[in-house]
Amino acid sequence: MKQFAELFKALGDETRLRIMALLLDGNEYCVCDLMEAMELPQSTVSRHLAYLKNSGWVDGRRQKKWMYYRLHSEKSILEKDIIAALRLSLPKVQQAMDDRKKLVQHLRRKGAEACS
Amino acid sequence: MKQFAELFKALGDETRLRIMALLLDGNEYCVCDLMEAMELPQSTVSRHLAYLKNSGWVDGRRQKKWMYYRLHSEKSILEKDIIAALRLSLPKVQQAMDDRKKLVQHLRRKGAEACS
DNA sequence: TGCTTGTATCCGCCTATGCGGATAGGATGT
DNA sequence: ACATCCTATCCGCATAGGCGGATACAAGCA
Repeated sequence: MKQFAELFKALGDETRLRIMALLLDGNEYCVCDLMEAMELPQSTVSRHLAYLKNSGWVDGRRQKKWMYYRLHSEKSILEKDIIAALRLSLPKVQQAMDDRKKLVQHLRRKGAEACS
Repeated sequence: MKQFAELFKALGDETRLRIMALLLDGNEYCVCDLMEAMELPQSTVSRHLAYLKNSGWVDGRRQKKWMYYRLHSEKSILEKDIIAALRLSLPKVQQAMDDRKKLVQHLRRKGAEACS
């Protein structure tokens, strides 16, 4: 029961919900991508990612200089159900749509720079 | 988005999850029933019920001396999905089963007294 | 009007947690 | 080794929120 409460507590913060909304597409993103999209300081994003990781929602993988985060794949039934629920509701939220748009724009810029 | 976070925050506490687990059967219970089942002081149960009510999970109705609480019926899609998820997972938790058992025993005692 | 019962709120105390700048750590390339 | 980039953690500060005994409020009954 305590563990279930921890799961919900992790989602009980606006910043973390915004991160989850971005990761719901199944892709992995590094801290710098997310901080650009959300327009938040690096320490804030990193701290919330650590919280999400500790509570089991998110998984991190290091590649070169970057830490890539994505949804944790081995989930309990409750976690799967909640993820499914979030997928249905979060993307409709204005804030989530704004973040998504800024994320895409940032990735585009990044891609263009790599080609120059 | 902030509102969604509030929903999850309300579930991010063990005591409130235990209350939700008891209310998931669709019945309504008064504070004294719940405090007997959960073996917690009255102020604690009442405070958490107020929290759940403010966040929209629960509804209260006064009848005579008692305040009866039950799941709030007019729910958003996200809320309905989460309730459905809780119904699938919470009843399997040991703590929830213990609380349920004590609740039933308490109600039985209460009923017996009324007949004497 | 008291008395009892059920509930809500107040109180002081303590822990958890949010913030964001500053700093430390780790990886990479020269 | 040094500089650079990305990330994690530390720091002080502020607020939220948990606890449970004590108290106030509300309803019903004698």
